[in-house]
Amino acid sequence: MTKSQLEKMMGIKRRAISNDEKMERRNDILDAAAELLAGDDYHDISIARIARKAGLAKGTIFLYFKTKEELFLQLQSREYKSWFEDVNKRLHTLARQKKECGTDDFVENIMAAISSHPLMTRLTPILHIILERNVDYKTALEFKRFLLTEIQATGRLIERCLPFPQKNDGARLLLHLQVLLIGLIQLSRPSPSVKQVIEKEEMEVFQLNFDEKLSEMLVLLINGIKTDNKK
Amino acid sequence: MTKSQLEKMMGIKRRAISNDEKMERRNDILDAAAELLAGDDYHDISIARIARKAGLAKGTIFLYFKTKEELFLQLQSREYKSWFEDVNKRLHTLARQKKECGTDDFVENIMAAISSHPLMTRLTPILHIILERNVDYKTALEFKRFLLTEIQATGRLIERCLPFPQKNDGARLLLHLQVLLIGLIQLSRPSPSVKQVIEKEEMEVFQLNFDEKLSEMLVLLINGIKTDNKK
Amino acid sequence: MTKSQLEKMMGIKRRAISNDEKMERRNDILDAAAELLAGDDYHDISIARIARKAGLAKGTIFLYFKTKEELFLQLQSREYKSWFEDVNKRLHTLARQKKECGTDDFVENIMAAISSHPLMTRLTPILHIILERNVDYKTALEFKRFLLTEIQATGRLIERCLPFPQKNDGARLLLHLQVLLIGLIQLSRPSPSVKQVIEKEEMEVFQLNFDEKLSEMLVLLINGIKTDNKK
Amino acid sequence: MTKSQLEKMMGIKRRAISNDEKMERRNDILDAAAELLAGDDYHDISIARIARKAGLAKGTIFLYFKTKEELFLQLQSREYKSWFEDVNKRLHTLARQKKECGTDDFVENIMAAISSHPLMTRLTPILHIILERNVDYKTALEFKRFLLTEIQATGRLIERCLPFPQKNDGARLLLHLQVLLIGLIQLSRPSPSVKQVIEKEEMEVFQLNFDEKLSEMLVLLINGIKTDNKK
DNA sequence: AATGAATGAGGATTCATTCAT
DNA sequence: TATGAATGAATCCTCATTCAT
Repeated sequence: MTKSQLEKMMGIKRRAISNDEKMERRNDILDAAAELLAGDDYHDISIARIARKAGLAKGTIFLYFKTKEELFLQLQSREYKSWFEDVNKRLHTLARQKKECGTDDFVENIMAAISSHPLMTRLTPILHIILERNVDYKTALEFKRFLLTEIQATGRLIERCLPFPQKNDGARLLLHLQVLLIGLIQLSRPSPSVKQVIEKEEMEVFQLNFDEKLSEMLVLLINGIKTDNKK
Repeated sequence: MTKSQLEKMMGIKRRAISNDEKMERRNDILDAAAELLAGDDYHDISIARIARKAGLAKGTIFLYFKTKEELFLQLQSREYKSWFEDVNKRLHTLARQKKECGTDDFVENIMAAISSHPLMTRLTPILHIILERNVDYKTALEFKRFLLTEIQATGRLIERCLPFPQKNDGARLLLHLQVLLIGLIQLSRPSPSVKQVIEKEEMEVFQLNFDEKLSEMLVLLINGIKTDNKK
Repeated sequence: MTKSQLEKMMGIKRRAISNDEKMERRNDILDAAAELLAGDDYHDISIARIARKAGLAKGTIFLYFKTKEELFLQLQSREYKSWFEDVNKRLHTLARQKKECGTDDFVENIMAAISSHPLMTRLTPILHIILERNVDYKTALEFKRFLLTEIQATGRLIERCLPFPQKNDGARLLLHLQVLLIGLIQLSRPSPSVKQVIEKEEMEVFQLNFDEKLSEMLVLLINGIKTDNKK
Repeated sequence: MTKSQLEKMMGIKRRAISNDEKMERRNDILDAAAELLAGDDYHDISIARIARKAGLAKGTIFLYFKTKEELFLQLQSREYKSWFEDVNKRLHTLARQKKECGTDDFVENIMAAISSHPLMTRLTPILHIILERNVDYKTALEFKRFLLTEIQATGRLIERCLPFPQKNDGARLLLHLQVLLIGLIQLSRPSPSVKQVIEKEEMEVFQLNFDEKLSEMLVLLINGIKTDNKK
């Protein structure tokens, strides 16, 4: 239960005057959306539900986010930020341990970071297809700039960790990771009726375990990049 | 222009009595949907438009497809069938030329098959997230069975062509391809506002060319699989 | 209570298949709107209320009228048609009685026609300012064409009745009438708070009786036109 | 640019303490509304825009005007005041020149006064239908009292100018003028789609030139009143 | 088999107004 | 007096789907 929900229950109602308070409220809204997203699909979450959960009026939501899509894009942004921090921390730790880390170590850590950010898994498959569609230039610019910075910073850390001889191979790997994420999440989260189908024995091929498959493909790609560059 | 469109124009109206006639009408509908999909996004195509284009009444569409999603799933199915045929033909040709084909040859042919099936590019990113969501068990079963057969058959052809020592590496590669397709199509088709953003110089990283990137990643994966297996 | 309301109550539900049935349903909807308009202002009447009163679903309304404004424009159109018929009948009667009718006779009949069409009084003041605003070219064209025909026909009848020497003075008078209607209806239907104010003795000037004032001004205009033309 | 806009730009912010300062601020707000009204329709002007243009906060507007409608009613009031002053000045001038002015002279001067008060043209058609609707008793009373005074004063001037034998014929003419204004402004400002329609040749009847038509009808009414009274 | 009339759930968004600060 | 954060009512219209004919 969030702070504002408690406040709501206790009949307290405060105005977010200072910038800090506003950021707090903004985060309350994102928290409410995140909670709902854990249980429901994007399409089943209305602004009304988010407002109710956040203890605010519907209109108030639109003071903080211009559109529903922008709201979820900002949620994605927040989640990305946390994920990149997590990854960076892990890469630093790895770097401290040995000069050059093994592919397996690296992949394992990436996987762990993903596992501790389940929201990413919910948002990534709709990021390009939905969220980025109803968002204005300014918001899109800000989002992409943020992503760019993170990708470059983390990319460099990766390059320090993995023996990628070419410049930008770190950022390149992160893009590849994004591709894999989008595709694999979709394939590994079948709809109920499809799920029932692929649970049949002969359909084993389609029973795709997200973690396993992502690890596998990541390893392949990393090895591929190494091989590729050694040519 | 389809047969039923012509009929419509000529004021002829026929009932599809025999099974052949029904399949023909079914295909007319899929043709209409395909034509519309070439120009518009899935969400901008209403059943009403499809019906109009096919020269039929709205209700008639639902005699052939239980839901809008099923309609497009069947379109995807038809497109897949054609694509697999294309790929198989190409792999046979490759196999006839040399005993073992090079990775580049293989990738080039896959890319060519994809290029000549633009509908796949439109449907694949929504397949799991939309189409498979509103479809009943029977339809899902049929679709997945069909896919299974194709994947296995083509998978075996791939194994004959590429030096994959392990069983099912062919099917495995096809699944990987699906993952790449979903992710890459989304990344390479930005919304207008995002497009404007990533056209800036510093955003070059996000300017992702679908063909290039798919080839690149496919090569990496294939090399990866080879390396992986040689262990 | 309309036919469809009765049907609704009796659990009967019929589809409007033939054109006649469709026109009937269309009229049912207009009837419902008319009934509501008798008691409430345009802005207080939602499509939902009209649908409820007509015993139909909200969506059904939009099968018959593209927008709320178009619906009320068509209601205005129907009311105009009836009004013009009424006026024409009266002018014919007048013409049969004497060769040339007096201004008073004429005005009296116009007033009577207006009195028996209270809906006109409700719709005319919002016709140009609201109804014609959210209506497409085709609808606007049809409406204006209809009006043109009526105005010309009735205009000619007026010219036969009143000693207007110049051509088109009949149609001219009808336009003047429209101007007076719009202005006078507004002035004679004050809002509650204004009403309270102008009921004070010294505010007598503002207590404007619609019928009296319209007659008065019409007479002035007719006399004016006569004088004007005799110059 | 108003004073408070300048202040805003210069980062100055002052409280309106004295009554004069308050009136000044009130006028700044009306100025802002007037500026916006020159370009946009009433419905497209939000309180937020007025506040922004006036360099004030939204809430501040409501310190000076209880409702949006009252704000525009007060604007109308201010505009009326200026218009009546203008008319009075003109009538005095006319009276000085000759003992009795001709109808044409009179009408010409009225028209000139209207032309130099374009805001009146924007506000008059919504005065009764919108502005007076959401205004309390006190405001309505004050507004009507003001109008009464002006109408009576100017009415008397008119009677001195035009040969109207009956008492109050001046005020009567002013009321008539109001009627004509409301009706004619609406008829002469068609919506875009209607405009397109009536630009067709056969629709000439509907192409109503405001100035011409108002002059014409005013002349008719004045002549009518003269004739009427001479009876 | 074909039609197309009828359904009705579904949902974001605006904006005048209030009121805590 | 001034602010601007918060409110929440208010509502049109779309469109997949059903079903009477």
